[in-house]
Amino acid sequence: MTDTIFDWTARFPGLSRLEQPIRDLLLSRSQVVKMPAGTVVFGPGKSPENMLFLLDGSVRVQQVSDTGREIVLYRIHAGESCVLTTACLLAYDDYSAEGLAETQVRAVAVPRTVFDDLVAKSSAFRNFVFATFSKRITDLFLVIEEVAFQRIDVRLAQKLLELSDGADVLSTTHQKLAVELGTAREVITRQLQEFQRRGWIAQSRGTIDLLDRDGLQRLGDST
Amino acid sequence: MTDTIFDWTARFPGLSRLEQPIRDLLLSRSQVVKMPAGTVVFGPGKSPENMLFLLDGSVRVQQVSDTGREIVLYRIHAGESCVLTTACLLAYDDYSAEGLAETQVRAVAVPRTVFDDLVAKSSAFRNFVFATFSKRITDLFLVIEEVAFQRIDVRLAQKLLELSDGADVLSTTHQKLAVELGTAREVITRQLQEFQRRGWIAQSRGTIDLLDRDGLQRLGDST
DNA sequence: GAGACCACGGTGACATTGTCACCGACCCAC
DNA sequence: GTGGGTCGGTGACAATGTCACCGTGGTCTC
Repeated sequence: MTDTIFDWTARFPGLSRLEQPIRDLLLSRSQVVKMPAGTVVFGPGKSPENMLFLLDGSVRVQQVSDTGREIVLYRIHAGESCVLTTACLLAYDDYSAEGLAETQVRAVAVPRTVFDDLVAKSSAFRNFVFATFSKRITDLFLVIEEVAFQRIDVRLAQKLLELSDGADVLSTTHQKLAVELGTAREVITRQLQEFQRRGWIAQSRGTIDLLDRDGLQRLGDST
Repeated sequence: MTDTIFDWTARFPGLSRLEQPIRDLLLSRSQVVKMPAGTVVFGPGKSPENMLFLLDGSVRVQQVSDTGREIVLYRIHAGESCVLTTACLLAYDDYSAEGLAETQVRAVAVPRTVFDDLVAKSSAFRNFVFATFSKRITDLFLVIEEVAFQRIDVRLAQKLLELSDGADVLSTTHQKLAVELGTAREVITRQLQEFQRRGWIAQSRGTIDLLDRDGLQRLGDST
């Protein structure tokens, strides 16, 4: 009697249509890995050997400029995969972005040879891969549009709501918010003061209380 | 006796390693198309039916924001392919970017079904596709870094040199340069005046003469 | 506990960039 | 010519980024 392997593919909507033999191949040739928070998943000089499918936790991908400034490009959450970034690194390695585990991360690691094999054999897997790429690219287009054209107060309001994920308290620092938006800490400090003056938030060292989500939402919605 | 089909794959470095049967498939199932300058190759509501490999000319891909502002994301030149953008559109279509033929364009059109077939059958073709994706992504990362962190005068100097492509005269308008950098025309006007004051360029309606490429280069190189 | 850090946030002065309103010069079609 | 559009120039102002500096609160070591 064979062991029953945990079928994690159910957690990835795009993989639900995988043909059974392909699914078996993917399950048998991959393994679950765990990483503590803060792990550098990939970065300059650290090519990933595997493609990751996140089961729990999140990975933050950020760009670090040579002047030391940083900006968050996107995040990979549970149920999503690192296909894009990993594939990039496979093909092209003078890369200035890095991926950081924000929390403890549990993920399925698929070796690149298996990945290549799956792409060759399964039309469903190809669709998944291209859809994933596509999503990331359009996200990057949005980031560019925001950085280039959107006011900083609007972006900050959106980011506070996004990072809070429904909670009323947000544990973060002005500096971290600055990196999220690719701006300077002083700018965040000033904007948060304005939000506080309007009664939308309250601040204390390292935490922000969201008192009026609607107020933030209205600002964030303004084009 | 069969017709000899023009083997355009020689013009694409990444395709040189294609297996012969794959190459034949690609050649026989694709066709050369021509488009006049100004053609909208793809854009909101206009999904491309085919993947393009550019033989001559160039395609400019730009983002148009809902406020009417624009920024050039990247260009596809002769010898490169639209793989990324096209694949994106296949999978995901609420897309705000558009592709514009900047010159007359001659290209090879590969239907998506053929594309999928090639990806399945050829490891060399897969490498080509992922390398192309990879290049675009890292280019986009660079664009984000520049927009977020680089001074406008430095970016403009770089862009002038890039667009001139070695020539000493550049035919463009302040408005077009503004779109290249995602900024406002007035900003370009002021910066060009400063360049002129320094003796680096001379201006007349619709053209810029590059008098001192070294001066521009030095500014463009400053981090 | 005292002292030495160091992360965090606050602040004012200033530089850079973006926005707005308006203007004249040039170009082209009629 | 003349009207309308594109192109570039300009001043005033708003928004954002940069720099220098400061105080507070926490943590670590001794």
